[in-house]
Amino acid sequence: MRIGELAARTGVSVRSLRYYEQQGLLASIRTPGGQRQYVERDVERVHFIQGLYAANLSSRTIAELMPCAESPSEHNSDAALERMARERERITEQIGDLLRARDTLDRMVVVARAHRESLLDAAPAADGSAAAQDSTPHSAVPACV
Amino acid sequence: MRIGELAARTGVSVRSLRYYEQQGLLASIRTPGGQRQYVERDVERVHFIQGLYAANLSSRTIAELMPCAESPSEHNSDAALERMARERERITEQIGDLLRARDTLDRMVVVARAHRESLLDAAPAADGSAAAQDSTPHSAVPACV
DNA sequence: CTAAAACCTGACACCAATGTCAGAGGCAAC
DNA sequence: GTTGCCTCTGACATTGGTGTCAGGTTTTAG
Repeated sequence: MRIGELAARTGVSVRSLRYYEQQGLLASIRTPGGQRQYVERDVERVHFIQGLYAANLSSRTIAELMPCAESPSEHNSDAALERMARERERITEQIGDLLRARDTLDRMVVVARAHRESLLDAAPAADGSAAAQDSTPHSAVPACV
Repeated sequence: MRIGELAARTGVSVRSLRYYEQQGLLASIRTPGGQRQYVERDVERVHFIQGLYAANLSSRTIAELMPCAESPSEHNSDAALERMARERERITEQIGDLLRARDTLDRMVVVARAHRESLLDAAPAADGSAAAQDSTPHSAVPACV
């Protein structure tokens, strides 16, 4: 298939596909006229690349891992194993960062809502929601920073 | 405290602190001579900013959230609440991406190790590790892509 | 008072992935 | 063969946070 179709089927821009090739992530054979020709398998390959990009692996790193993913051999697996371990650690760390940030956001939401409640408290609530037993102390909203 | 000390205490470069100010994330008062002056609380504030940066929130977004985190008011909390929800969703999605990528890496590691074992199998293992009962079929190592 | 260290502004560089444009050529349908 | 769509290369732009340098000012230590 030609590059346009691969782009359409993977949701990746034509520009990016050419870039992947330039970075050694994706190979293609050329027609006599010079146009790139892809095979079915390349669809998965692009998805694979995208999955790694989604975890902020650089194209450089992905390129280093690709040969190992494709056809493992003693030649590549050795260096690649160490890199995988390093990336795995980085990913785990980043998951921690994200969880912490999400918690922070959640705390901020609570504070903002509490503040809104304390405003609404001036006028009695009109709906039947569980506004009773609201233990939030008025004007003692904790800061998030 | 001056900017250098704040930088030292937060692990953030002086350059970045100035950038934060430019983006409206961090305020300072100036000495008559024009040098930035910070207070104790700014240390936490910088850490707060860093925590959000770690989750890939843009300075633009953080700036939008800061007033809400600092001194919640009906004026800001309304728009901010929606943005927080959006960012939270994005973060959750990215955690998913990272988990998937980590699984992919783990699978690759398994494959690479299996391959290595299949090589070592040619010569009998010299150590007493649990090399026995290795059910990995030789030369049938699955590809990761 | 003087020298060193810290700070100021402004500017330019960088990285990495992607967008975009221009000019040229390939490919398929009619 | 012609027309229209797709593709080619190469180049330049963008984004955002940060590094770095230059030339000048402030602060502090001796």
